[in-house]
Amino acid sequence: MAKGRPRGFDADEMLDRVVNVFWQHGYEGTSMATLMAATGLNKPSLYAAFGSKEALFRAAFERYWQRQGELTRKHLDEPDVRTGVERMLLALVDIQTQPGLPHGCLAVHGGLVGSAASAAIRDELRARQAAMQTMVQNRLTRAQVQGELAASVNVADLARYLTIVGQGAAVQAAGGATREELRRVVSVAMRAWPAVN
Amino acid sequence: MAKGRPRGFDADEMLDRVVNVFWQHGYEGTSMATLMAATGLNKPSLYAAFGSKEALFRAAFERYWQRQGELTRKHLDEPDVRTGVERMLLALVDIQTQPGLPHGCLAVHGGLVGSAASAAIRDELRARQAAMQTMVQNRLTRAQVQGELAASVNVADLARYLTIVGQGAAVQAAGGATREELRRVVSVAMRAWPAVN
DNA sequence: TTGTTTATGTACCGATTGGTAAGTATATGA
DNA sequence: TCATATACTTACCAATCGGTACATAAACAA
Repeated sequence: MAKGRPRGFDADEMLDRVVNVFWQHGYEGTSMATLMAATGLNKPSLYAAFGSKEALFRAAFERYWQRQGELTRKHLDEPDVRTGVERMLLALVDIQTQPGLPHGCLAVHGGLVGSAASAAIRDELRARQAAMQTMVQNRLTRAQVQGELAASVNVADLARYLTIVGQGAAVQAAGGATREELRRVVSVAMRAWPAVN
Repeated sequence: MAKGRPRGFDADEMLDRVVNVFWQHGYEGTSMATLMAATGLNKPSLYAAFGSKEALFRAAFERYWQRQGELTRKHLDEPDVRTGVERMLLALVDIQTQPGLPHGCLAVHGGLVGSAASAAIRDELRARQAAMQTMVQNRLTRAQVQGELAASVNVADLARYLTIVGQGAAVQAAGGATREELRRVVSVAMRAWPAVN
């Protein structure tokens, strides 16, 4: 057993609450006071458990990103590329419009602007989004090699387009668009899928 | 002539610099100290000329939004709807990737997240984006009445889709995507345009 | 020149920011 | 029981936040 007084809270459970606060207000829009209120913990407890506000954000984002990844990346394994991509976009929309949770995407929210002090956070979030886009592009390349996509298709452009649809949907979700509205938009967006031949 | 000591700066010129700072860092990511550095003015001068940080942002955004509107809205008057919409998206991409200016869209940057104190600003920015989307939708409806769009087309969905492409492009531009990359994405996105019949 | 009016520069305000020192409480191991 | 190690509570830190009081500078009208 561990020596010393045991902590009176579950770190992962608190991290979940922290995720939601950062998700809703962004990194710089969230103060330690807000995090204290959301977790019910005192500042020294948060610092002892996570290190700093930035480390706390990174831990929370890691948790968020892995969970979101589980719900989206799996669709890229779908045998039919087009079906897989469409399902991935629909899963993304569902994540961005979950009832009882903040709407939009934590990575998009935090990756756009902020003071110079938080530039490292923004770089990290942008890099994660870029990695996701690369994963999509790799899937498209594989499909092209296997003849499911015409050789004339620019997979980089198509991957960027699909990413843009997901990111734009996050903006709309944060602005109040509903799950149904965004799901219909996904079906509109899929009309841009290149012809088979 | 006006009584009293004349001010030693041009308010509109300073507002242009202020626009760029808010554009790059967002509303809450910008401090009065940053604005002082960017304008070369002291705090009392800024407050005397514009009232408050929030009023200064609103004045700057108004200037930004009108300028952007002039470059985009005109394309909706194009006789051919599809051509007009595509040109509008291309103009949007150009604005979001101007050399020497911040990349992305000020309205998108500020409309996503922030502390509770700046909720009014976010509501305003979201309302402006929604108004833009409504303008597009109205143009589509007009085209549908005139037979340029099939009656089966859901103009609300199509307008939301086009808005999402523009907003997603803003996210990508802020993340470092180039003008050429985004212009190619626009041409991909336009493939989702509904068939004529 | 002398008021009057407006702008500027300095120096400050209370509130909030992220972060911590120090004392106390609660567990284990001897 | 007692020492040790960890967690929690309170109170505080310097720095920065948006905003302003006050004195001085520079223009006009008289």
